[in-house]
Amino acid sequence: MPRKRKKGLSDRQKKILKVLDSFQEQNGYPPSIREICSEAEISSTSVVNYYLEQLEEMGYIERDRRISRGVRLLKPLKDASISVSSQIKKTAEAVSEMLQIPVMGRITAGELTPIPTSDFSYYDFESTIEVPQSQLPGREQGKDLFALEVEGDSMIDAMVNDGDIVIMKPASEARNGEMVMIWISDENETTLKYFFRENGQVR
Amino acid sequence: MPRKRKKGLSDRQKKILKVLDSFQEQNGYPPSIREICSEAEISSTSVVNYYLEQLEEMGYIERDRRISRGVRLLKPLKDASISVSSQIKKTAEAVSEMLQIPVMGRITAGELTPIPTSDFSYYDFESTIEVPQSQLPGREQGKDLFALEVEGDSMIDAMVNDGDIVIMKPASEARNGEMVMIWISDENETTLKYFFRENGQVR
DNA sequence: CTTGACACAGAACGTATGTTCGTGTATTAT
DNA sequence: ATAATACACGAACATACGTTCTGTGTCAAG
Repeated sequence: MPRKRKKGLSDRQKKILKVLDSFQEQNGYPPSIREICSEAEISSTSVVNYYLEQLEEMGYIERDRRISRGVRLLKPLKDASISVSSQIKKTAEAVSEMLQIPVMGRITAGELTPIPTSDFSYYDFESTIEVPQSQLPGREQGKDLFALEVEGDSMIDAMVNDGDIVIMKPASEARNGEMVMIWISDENETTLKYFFRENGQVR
Repeated sequence: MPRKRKKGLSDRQKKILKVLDSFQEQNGYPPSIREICSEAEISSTSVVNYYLEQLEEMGYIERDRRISRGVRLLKPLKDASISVSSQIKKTAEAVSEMLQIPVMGRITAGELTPIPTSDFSYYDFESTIEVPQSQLPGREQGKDLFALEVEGDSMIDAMVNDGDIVIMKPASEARNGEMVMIWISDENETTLKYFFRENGQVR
């Protein structure tokens, strides 16, 4: 018989925590008590509930009673490094392929660019364009990126032409400019540079 | 061929996606259909189900039927991007501080750029310049990077001026160009773009 | 005007799920 | 031994939840 431990968690407590973590990771939503039963090889729901109360008491989890699957992990597990690295790996894989960027609208040469407001919806776009992650600068993971289609030529020093897609990232710092990536439609090449907006003028 | 477009989403579709996203972010588990109802200001569960089926059809979400809260976003938008980028950013900060880059020489406006040979020595430089890793594109870990000081103005579309430091990375792939990073000396800002060398000409 | 597709609402129904209670079995302290 | 305690099981129960069916109003095509 396994001896009692004064410190640390019992085997079943650890197992339940592990199940909570992996289940959430795999399915995107927390497990039900009965699913914890089968995953943790416990035959009774009351036992799981019994341990969930303990874990909640200890501050490992948080529960929304009476709500289906209302369990969430508060502290990272012992093998947190594993789950974290898997997450990074997972997202790295996802990002390294094609990146979908919403096309927010169009800009015409000389016209001032319609900058999306801070509360703009991530779903409020007309269409999307897919760009391989390898063509974007490493830091841009797709967050806040949006695209605009250019109408009319000779916009900025003749680098951008009609029909080109401009992928931009709104500047969040004091930096008075937006980093933009220009997708030259007919040559399938990209250019990256900063824009500076000054009184509607583009520099 | 990174060009593929989709149709836009209706207001309620967008709203439901937003609700799914924010609810998961806030509570740690997906919302029930009835919770989506109140969050999205829809009065009937069947309507929510109606749209969930559409969103599933379009590939925005994935559902585990007959399972409570069995909904998950497939294309992580706001959340995933932010958390991931913050994590990557965090680790990037931890790993890298200032990066020392050798200044190999000077280039004058209009002159053809002295490209270092493949066997050039890493110690054959005049001085070094320190650049925070955070300003470099993520992939460039400093390996093979070198810098050149610009003499004379109006080199490339007036983006590079006298005294600027150009940090470059020799291209290793079939890509006929070098990715360069321009360090604007007086404004302490950086620009990133591709150069294309054709018969000694810079484009 | 009809027809039908579409967006929407509300209620009914069956299942999934959390909770609770009664019971049983070790281990430990009294 | 007896009580106390921690752990474990399963059934019963109330409800949270997804599904489905009926009905309503709109709008454009026939």
